[in-house]
Amino acid sequence: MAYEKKIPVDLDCPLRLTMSLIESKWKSCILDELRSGTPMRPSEIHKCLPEAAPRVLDIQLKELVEDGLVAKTIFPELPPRSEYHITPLGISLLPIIDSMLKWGEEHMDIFEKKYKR
Amino acid sequence: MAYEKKIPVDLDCPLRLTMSLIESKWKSCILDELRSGTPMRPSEIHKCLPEAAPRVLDIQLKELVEDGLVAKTIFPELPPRSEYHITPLGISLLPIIDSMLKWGEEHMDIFEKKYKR
DNA sequence: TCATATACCGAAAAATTTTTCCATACCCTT
DNA sequence: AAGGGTATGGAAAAATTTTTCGGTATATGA
Repeated sequence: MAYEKKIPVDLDCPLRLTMSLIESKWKSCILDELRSGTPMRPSEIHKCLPEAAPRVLDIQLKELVEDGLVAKTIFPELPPRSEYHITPLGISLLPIIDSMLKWGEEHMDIFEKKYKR
Repeated sequence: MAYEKKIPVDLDCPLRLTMSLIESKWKSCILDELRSGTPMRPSEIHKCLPEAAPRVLDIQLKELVEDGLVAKTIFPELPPRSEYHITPLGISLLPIIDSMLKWGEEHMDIFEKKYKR
C-alpha cells in the first residue's frame, strides 16, 4: 500500500494515512457493502457494485485484506469459493464511511445542480 | 470536478460524491489548515504543507473553490495578494476530516510497524 | 460438447493525478 | 540592477489508478 510506491505515503500524517486506506475508487463502497458483518463472495460484491470493473474490485479487495480492513476465507472447493468479511479494524472505519454517506445524501442536490449534464 | 472527466463521478452515489471532493492528495490537509476560519494566503498554505508540490496546492485550491468548499478573496494590490478561507459547506465537512484525523492518530502504530522502511 | 459460473491474475491501454520546470508580472530591499 | 518574494499558470514528464481484454482451471447443466 504505502511504502512500495515511488512516492510513499507519509504515514506520519494521520489524515494522509487514513485517506490512503480508503481513497481508491471503490474501497469505501466495498466496506459499506460488507458493513453488516455477513461474509460476501466476490461475485456478490461484483453484483452489488455493477459499475465497478471486476478487475479493480479484485485488486482493491486484495489491498483491503493486505491493510487488515477486510479478511478473506478461501474454501478448498471446486469450483472455487471464497468469502470476504470486514475485520474489527475495518469496522472501526465505518463511522467515517457513515458520515461521508450522510454528508453526501444531505448535499447531493448542490452538486447535481452544479455538475449534472 | 465531476462531469468534465471522461469517466464522470457517479453523483448519485453519496459515498463517491463525498470522496470525490476530498480524495485528492492534499485537499483534506488544506481543509484542515483552514479549519479555524482565519483566511490564509497561498504562500502560508505552502509553508504549512511543505511536502506538497506548490503547483498541486494551487490546482487543488482552485478545485476546492470550484466545489464551494473554500472561497477566495483577491486583493487588487501589487505585489499580488489573495486569501483563502473555508466556507460553511467546507465547515460541514470538518467532522469527517476530524474523524479521519483521529482514526489515523489512533491506528498509526499498526501501519508504521507494517509498512515503514 | 458447449456454454456458463466460479475465482483469480497478467498485461497493455487509457485515464487521471502529481511532479517538475519554466514563465509571467510587479514590488521591495540591497 | 540584481535578488527575493508575491500569485499564478502552461506544458511535459512521471507516477498512479482504472479499464479492458484475455487467460488459467474446474464443475455443473443443457
